[in-house]
Amino acid sequence: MRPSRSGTFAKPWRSSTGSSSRPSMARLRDVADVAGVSVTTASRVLNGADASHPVSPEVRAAVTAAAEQLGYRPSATARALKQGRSDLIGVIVSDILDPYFGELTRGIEIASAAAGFVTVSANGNRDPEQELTRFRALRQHGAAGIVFCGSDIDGAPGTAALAREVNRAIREGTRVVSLAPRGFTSAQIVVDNTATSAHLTAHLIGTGARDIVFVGGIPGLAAADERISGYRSTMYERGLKPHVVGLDGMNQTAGRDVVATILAGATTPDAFLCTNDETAVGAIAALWNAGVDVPGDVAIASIGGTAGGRIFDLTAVELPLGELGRLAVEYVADDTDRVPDAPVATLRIGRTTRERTD
Amino acid sequence: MRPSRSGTFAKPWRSSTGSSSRPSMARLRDVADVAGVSVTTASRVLNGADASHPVSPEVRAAVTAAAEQLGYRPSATARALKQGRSDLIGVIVSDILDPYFGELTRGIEIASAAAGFVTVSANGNRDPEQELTRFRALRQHGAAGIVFCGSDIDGAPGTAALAREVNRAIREGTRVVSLAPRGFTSAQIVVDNTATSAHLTAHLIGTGARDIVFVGGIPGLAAADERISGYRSTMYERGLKPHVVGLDGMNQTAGRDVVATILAGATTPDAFLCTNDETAVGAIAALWNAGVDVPGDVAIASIGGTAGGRIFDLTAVELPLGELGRLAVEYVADDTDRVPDAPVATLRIGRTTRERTD
DNA sequence: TTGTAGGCGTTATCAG
DNA sequence: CTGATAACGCCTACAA
Repeated sequence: MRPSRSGTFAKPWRSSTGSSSRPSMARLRDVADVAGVSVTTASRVLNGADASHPVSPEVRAAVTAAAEQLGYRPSATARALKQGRSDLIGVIVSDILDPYFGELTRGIEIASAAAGFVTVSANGNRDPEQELTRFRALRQHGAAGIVFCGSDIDGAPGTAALAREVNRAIREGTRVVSLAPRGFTSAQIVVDNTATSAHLTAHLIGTGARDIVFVGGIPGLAAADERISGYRSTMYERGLKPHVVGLDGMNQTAGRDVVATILAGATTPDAFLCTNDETAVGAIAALWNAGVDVPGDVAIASIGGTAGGRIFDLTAVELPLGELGRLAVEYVADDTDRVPDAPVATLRIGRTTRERTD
Repeated sequence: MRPSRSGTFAKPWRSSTGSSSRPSMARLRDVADVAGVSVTTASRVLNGADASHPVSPEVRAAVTAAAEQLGYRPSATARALKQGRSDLIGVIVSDILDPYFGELTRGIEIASAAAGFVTVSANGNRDPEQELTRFRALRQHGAAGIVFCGSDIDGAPGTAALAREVNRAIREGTRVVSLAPRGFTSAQIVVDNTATSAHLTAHLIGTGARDIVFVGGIPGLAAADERISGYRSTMYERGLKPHVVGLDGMNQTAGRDVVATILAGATTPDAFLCTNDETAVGAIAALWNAGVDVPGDVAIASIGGTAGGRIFDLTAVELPLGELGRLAVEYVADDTDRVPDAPVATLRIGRTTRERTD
């Protein structure tokens, strides 16, 4: 430990003389000066282990004390610039109001924290142009990985441009993974929506339902289209006529409005099969407002797995959301290109459907 | 425009020879080289207007073309390091599953985008230590501003440490604002929870309710405590006995569980006054599951303003969430220390309460 | 109208 | 065991 430099020379260009100026963030250099060591040494102490460059206990203590005293926080910006990537994992969600994405994000967060990353999420708002803006920002900030949580809308203005940008980013080394079907070349960890939906449709038929209406979706949204497809083919297989309604959204409002409209009509179906928990809750709201008995008059089921569905004791195929998030981080953190297999969904029987009668 | 440098010298230290190496992100220097100009000129063109340093149309076109061709994306990291702050506005939410925070975040996002910022949110999970981690990360990444969306829990382990860190950050120049009561020295833009709750309580009494149960909260959570306080004092003023239950959460599960317990008891109250929309939806789920008529048997109201409440046509004090978010950005973007006034809440009468009988 | 050079805070490479 | 020094990619006085 060499003798401390004089205070005057410690921060030559910082106005330590200007009495009323507010203190700015302490830099590594400030810590080094206070501790009376070089920035190199300070860096080594504060970075933790560096086997090839041991530091004496006294110096270590001095640096630690100085850092503590100054409230030193390393600049993630400088570190990211130097190392070519930051400690951020970015999540692009399709709808910040839908807890489905919240559950995925929580899974990502937990795994991220364990791996030393910080998760930040940005709202794509189901708009390719906003997704592109957010994706760019995350990438430009050197995110170690970027996770897309929902699918894209085929043919929507901006979808192609987003795909080009993402593909380019991937070529240039950014780790990108999607937890829903997407039209770009990223890794994808996706539960089989078609099979899942077919399974749930079969279950409803098994409970005696025949007139099953599929609720919700957005034309071109891959995940939604796949669910409709699974429903349709199962209905046809059983000789039943599929009926899809409410293709104007994946949220509670979409579900409520279309179910309310149907309830105002002449006949009520046996069951509503909702594309996700949000539309299902919307459907429940419509039924509740109309005083319709569930599952006496009509059954409801959905494809989801959020807490909101369980609150209403909804019969639902529950997707393993937390696990999907964990796998996304596993892919990002792993430097190989092995893509983890998607976990499987499970059927949870609630009180919104009848017992099986067979 | 000077003659192009030879390709060999353009990227001396980059292995343009290694045929199989993947292309990395283009830098400003690469653009300049391709366009045959200096980085300064390239910077000027790509940064947009700089009146004192005009650029000739040909050079401008060459640079633009080069940037386009290379897919150039400026490094936000380098820019942030140079300029001392980034274009990020960080939002710390208390519960990523609660759309209340989603609505606030959307307000922030919209205003941010208009002001040229990018909004990223991080989940504090109602845990001061996680909030601290997220806050530090955002700050270290040079966030232009950090917005807290929910209150802190007085006395919880970590709350004091968070406050110290936030206060220090503020002293050191970080713009911090809270949209809920907090125990640190940041700007706060907060709707009057006490008055709001008192107003709603009075409304319920006006509809004829006498046995009004307040549902939900977390002891020490300022916003929740204030709502309880407004309820309590109004009840006392009218000679009624307050009854607060479910102080173990602000989410749907908390609301559902406590209401289910009450419904299992001997008597049913006249009304449930829920601390937020989430507990109200939980209460509705419990009532729905139990087949209780609303508002025939019991009324429900809440303090919120999310879409979820409107779906169920809930009587609620609606907080101006989007507007609060907008004001937060206004504060962050403004370099003065003027704190915008909080907007007022409005009462929305839905079908979950009876008509006024007076 | 365009270019040169220095530095933002950190880490890595090389000397001592 | 410890230090000086050179980048990382960008912006911006200051030249020319």
